[in-house]
Amino acid sequence: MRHGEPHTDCATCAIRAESFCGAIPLRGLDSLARSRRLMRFDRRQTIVSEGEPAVSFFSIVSGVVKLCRSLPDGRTQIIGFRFPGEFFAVSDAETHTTTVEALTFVEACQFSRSRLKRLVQAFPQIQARLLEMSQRYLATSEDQIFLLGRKTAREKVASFLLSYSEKFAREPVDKDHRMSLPMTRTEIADFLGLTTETVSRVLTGLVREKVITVGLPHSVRLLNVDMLQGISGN
Amino acid sequence: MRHGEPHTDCATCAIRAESFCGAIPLRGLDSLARSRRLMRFDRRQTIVSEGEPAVSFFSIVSGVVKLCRSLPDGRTQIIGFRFPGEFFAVSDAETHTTTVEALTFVEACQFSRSRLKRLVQAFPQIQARLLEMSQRYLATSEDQIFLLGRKTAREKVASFLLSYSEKFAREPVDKDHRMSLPMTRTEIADFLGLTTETVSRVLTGLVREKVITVGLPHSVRLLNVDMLQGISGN
DNA sequence: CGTGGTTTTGAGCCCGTTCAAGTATCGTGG
DNA sequence: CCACGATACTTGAACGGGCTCAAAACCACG
Repeated sequence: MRHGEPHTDCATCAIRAESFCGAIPLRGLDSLARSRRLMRFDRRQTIVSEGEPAVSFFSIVSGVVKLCRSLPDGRTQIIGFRFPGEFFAVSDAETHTTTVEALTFVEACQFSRSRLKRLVQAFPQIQARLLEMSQRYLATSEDQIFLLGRKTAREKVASFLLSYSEKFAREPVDKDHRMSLPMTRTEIADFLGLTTETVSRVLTGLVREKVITVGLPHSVRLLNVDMLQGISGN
Repeated sequence: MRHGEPHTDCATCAIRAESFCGAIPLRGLDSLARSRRLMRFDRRQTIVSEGEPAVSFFSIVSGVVKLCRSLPDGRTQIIGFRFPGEFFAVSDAETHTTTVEALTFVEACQFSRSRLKRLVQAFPQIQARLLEMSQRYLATSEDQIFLLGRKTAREKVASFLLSYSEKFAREPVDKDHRMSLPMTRTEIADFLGLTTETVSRVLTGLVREKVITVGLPHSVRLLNVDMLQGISGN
């Protein structure tokens, strides 16, 4: 999952265009590079914890993270995932409202609140970009709310596979809809409001119906996207 | 539900402070007033429809609206509510992703995309405010995702009553936690991912346990907030 | 005082959960 | 490279929370 060598230079950063910092003009790249701190996290590592004082903002360079919330009794819900170019922990609330954990090896640029604020003052175009990206996250959350409130287990799993494959449609060798999911069955379940067992049963059902195939660790291939679309209920 | 006479003047607008336009300095109020169009909607009236071209942005002056999404087979999910001072339909997507309907008589300022854009250019502070409000909506959506994915019917209803009562804690005569819900049982169900019958059963259960009382049309009084908090699972 | 919509209540069912056991996979150290 | 233990995944059987379907009660409005 490592995307080449770590980027130490904003000017050559592969995902700058998609990321919030793409709004910064070339002359600002030095200032950007000095504001950020490139952090690395291993799979499973917690990046921020729900309830702890919120002092930083993160923008993902490579890898995938999950945002989640849980109750003392152990019930956990994954609120969403964030992919390269996306950010998390913006809210200017006192404390973080979600726990963020790395699903893969993750490189992320960390900005302290104050440095981010200064950066925004220097390059106000950033704000429009942050707003636009927030709106996109909001739209994604709305989809998820519909899915959680009104879809069946089958529809949930189908929707999940489709939306995940769209995320990776631009990846090199994935035109045959082969993809490797960075999340476990439990994580898929916690994202879809189901149990591991149900996710597993639905997946084997889809395999039996020849809609997908499931390979070794977490590799899934969509054999019949149209059918999956039908099942997903969209 | 009408909050006095309709506001024709931004300078005396009661909710300007909370709303996005509170970020505009006094000298900009004329410009603001000229950009907006004050619209009125009756209960049940559709303000924007999912799928139709998105050309406007709305900021609520008085009343409550629901944002919802539905499937051709009739399944409906209410994504959220918007209250006075809040906005909806910002996303710069081509088409609206949700249908917005008035739950009460609603007064809202309508801005065309282009006029809003010009306003933002003239008063860039607006953007910070829009971003901050979007973050708040995002946090609310996250709560809702947790609720839909992991809470029981009882917990959902209790959470709903509590969060609604907080929205109205500042209202004049509501220190005894009496409130009148502007939504029907069906709307509560569509918000919580339940059926009307289940909502009704849970409510009568809570009445039996003397946690709440339910009055005539949609008036509810919270008798034991602590107990409700316990039931809500937070 | 009827008519239509909303809310409540009841009875039975089903989807997804729970609990339990079995199998595959992975990381680790010998 | 293999043996081992831990973790992840699958499969089965039984349960139950919330749904469906149906009917009654309540209310608002003419």
